[in-house]
Amino acid sequence: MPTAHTADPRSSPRQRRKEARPHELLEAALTLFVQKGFAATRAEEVAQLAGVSKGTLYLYYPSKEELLKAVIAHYLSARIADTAEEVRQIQGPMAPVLREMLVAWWQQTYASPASGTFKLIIAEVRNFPEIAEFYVREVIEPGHQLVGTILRRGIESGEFRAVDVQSTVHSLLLPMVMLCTHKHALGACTSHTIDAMKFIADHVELVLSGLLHAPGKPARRARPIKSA
Amino acid sequence: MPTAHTADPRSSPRQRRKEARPHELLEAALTLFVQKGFAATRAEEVAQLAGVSKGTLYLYYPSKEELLKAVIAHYLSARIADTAEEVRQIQGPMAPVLREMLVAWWQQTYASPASGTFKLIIAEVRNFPEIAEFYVREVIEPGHQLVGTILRRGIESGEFRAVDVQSTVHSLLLPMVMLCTHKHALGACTSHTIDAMKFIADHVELVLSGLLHAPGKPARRARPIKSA
DNA sequence: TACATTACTGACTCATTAGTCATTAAGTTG
DNA sequence: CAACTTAATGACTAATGAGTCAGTAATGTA
Repeated sequence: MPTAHTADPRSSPRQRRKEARPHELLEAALTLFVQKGFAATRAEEVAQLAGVSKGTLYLYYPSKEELLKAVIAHYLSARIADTAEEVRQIQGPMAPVLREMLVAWWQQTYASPASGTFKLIIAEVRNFPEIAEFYVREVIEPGHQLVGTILRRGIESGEFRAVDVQSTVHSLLLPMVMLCTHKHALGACTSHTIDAMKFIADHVELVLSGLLHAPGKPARRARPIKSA
Repeated sequence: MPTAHTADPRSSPRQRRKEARPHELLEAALTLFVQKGFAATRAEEVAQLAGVSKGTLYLYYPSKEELLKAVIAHYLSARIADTAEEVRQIQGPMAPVLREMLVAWWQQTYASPASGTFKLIIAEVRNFPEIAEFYVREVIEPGHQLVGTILRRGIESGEFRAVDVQSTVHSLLLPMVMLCTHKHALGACTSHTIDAMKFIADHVELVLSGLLHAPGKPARRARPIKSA
């Protein structure tokens, strides 16, 4: 949680920190937009949480709506594209790729403030259609492409059964997105908690059990590399 | 979609319809709250969509917040409890129960306006904590209980592998909830569509593949009833 | 038709909040 | 230590929207 100007060089009032302001404002805005929703968050609250006055906010962002767009753009710029290249390099079975890379990606996302963007987008896309385009282009399509490629390679090599790729991508990713959303919705205000790490591990294992050929009938094999 | 007072006996203005108003207002409120969010929806819009004036809205609901609570309570009152009893009656393997009853429940929910309540709750719980309690007690707990029981019976009879019940319940339900949410978020404003029916069928089948014992090693069998 | 009841209306009030801008002071330069 | 530049401020304006209530008309009754 951003505790505003408690420690560090933000202690005395009326400091001039042109470089740091934009990011601090984005962080505060993300926190509040995710928590209360865009319409219910007052511009002054955002400024206050960032440790500046309302006037300063409008010095850096021309309107509340532009601030929202900047928040989304900033927290989604963490790119998926590089991971795609990484995956292309990998030899051998795809099961460990799902177990390790996909789960690692999710853990990182879940732990970071960026996990809130899912709830934010769900709540606000219908009011700001530009966000929809951006999100589909920058997140959904690359993400599906990436996981889809992993699955297709596994199917081609005979490691996985010939399931529907599109559906299976959803089976893998939707629970991950849902957990990020839950963290900032019910999870943030009830004792009804989910052990997220355990669930995702179990979930990926369950999907893999459905994906891998039954032990008795190995079909045609992938390259003979030791599997975990 | 509630097209307000186009057809039916709502055509002429200033009709006195004490009985019908509350439900029409709830329907309009659900539509708009789900679409735009609670804070961004004006009370007068709700009234207009329901074909009445703002004053009439306040005649039936004392405040916008009470209207929200009434919407949630109304659209969640469709009970899960009866289904639980139904399931208890059933003999034989549990796989068809998941394939048929669970999928049927979801299809019904997804098609109905009640599908919007998930998005609404996600967006608003943190602002209205009472909603959280209500939702956990009325929906989450009974729902998990129900699906958990099905899984436990399957595991006990040897039909399913001894997976973690809690995690598996989530693996089954979270994608369903996510699709309902998607329908009212990105799904409502992009060409990026998901074939929901096909996905859910595929998903349940995939989870079942991971859940059932591999064909080669049947472990101990359930009652010998034909399986689909 | 006259009268009574009450569902319904919409102009009003008042609190709230997005966005502005004249003023203030932090930092910088010679 | 002036003199200057500009980051930061907060009181202000203008607009919006929740909630009210005095009045209107639909319906029922004699």
